[in-house]
Amino acid sequence: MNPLILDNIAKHIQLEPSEADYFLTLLKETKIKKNSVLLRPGDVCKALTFVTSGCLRLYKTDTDGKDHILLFAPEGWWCTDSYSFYTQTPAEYGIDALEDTTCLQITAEKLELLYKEVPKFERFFRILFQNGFIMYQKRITANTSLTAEKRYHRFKLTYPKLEQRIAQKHIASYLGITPVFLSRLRKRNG
Amino acid sequence: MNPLILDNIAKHIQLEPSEADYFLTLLKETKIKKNSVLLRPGDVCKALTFVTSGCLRLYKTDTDGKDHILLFAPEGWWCTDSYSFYTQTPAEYGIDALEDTTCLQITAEKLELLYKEVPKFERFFRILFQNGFIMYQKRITANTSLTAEKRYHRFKLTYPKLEQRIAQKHIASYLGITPVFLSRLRKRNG
DNA sequence: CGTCTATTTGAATGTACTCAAAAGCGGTGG
DNA sequence: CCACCGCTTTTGAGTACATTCAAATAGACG
Repeated sequence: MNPLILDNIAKHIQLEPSEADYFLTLLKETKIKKNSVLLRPGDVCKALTFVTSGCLRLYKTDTDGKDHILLFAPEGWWCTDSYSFYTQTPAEYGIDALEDTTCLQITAEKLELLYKEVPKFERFFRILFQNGFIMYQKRITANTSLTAEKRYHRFKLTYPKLEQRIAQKHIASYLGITPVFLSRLRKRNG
Repeated sequence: MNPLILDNIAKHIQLEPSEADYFLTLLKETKIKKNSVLLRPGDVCKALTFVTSGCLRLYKTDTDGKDHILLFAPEGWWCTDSYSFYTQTPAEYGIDALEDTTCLQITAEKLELLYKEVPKFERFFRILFQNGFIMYQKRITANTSLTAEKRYHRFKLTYPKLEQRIAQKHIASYLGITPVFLSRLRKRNG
């Protein structure tokens, strides 16, 4: 099995080999093709997902039918509709694949089991959400204090090389601008 | 002691009376006057803070010297510079009081002790950060998909009655608009 | 009561948007 | 293998939401 996920966990907590093995038994590998859907808005989000290769997007469709991307999840990233997953209520957000993607998934039930059997994982996910919280906090500041041009630069730092892998309209959706305007920005600079 | 904090914790985990008592011994009550500073940007954030009365703001100053408010923390809310607090490195954000405020504080050291003695608190703070993560996620969507007018409406729902307690320039800073434009918005409507 | 800061109002400006059309690119089938 | 179709990106022209600058008014606090 891909050790990427164990490396990811080892950044924050130390597992005994037996705990790591147990953890891996709770995961299910899923492969989805480019442009196919992992979570349809309105469905209950059944799993917490870790991407081992490819790239997912987490997005929300507004009342005008426009998408807003909250998160890209290339390899090494976690992705879920947290609210839907933890409350097992219909999702506000959607998740789908921007490339052929392989991921590891754990269901809400199995995650609760994991918390019970290996409480260290409460700590792991506490730190994971804490980091996500900090990341979003910085993004809110960026969105209100920086011009679209600087936010674009910041995107390239946050997701190195991702720019070449995905459509510009998705980058625009992440930045909170129109694809038309992103095109003009790119022309102005390099 | 104010039971507000125990009610807050009881929303997510159940404590034995002895655990609750132990928890309370780790807290220190702090009172700060309106307009005084709890965390100066550049200092290390020493404590995680729960507000029992009054109101704090968490903000960041950008390179143009403009403030951007990330969070209001009236009674019942938690507030800290998470990154600075958990890494004990200099803070990017500032925290100060918009009203005379009373709060309960726990240091990073004592919090680690608490995690060790009562591991349930890992769960509590995991859920707290998870909820904060979800809150910021929604705010990012709101900031890119709604007009300033609708974001203002949303602010009033998120923080009922707070509008009457604090200066408009702070609300504008939270919404990501200028005080001048907020004034015009208010004139147009009610 | 006087001073200092916050809010309001007016006028000109800018950043990013919409609408529209053309050009580019990618996948699919004949 | 190339031609076609649909979707993405580019480009142009006009527009809107929110800003800046400036001055007047209102409020808060010692």
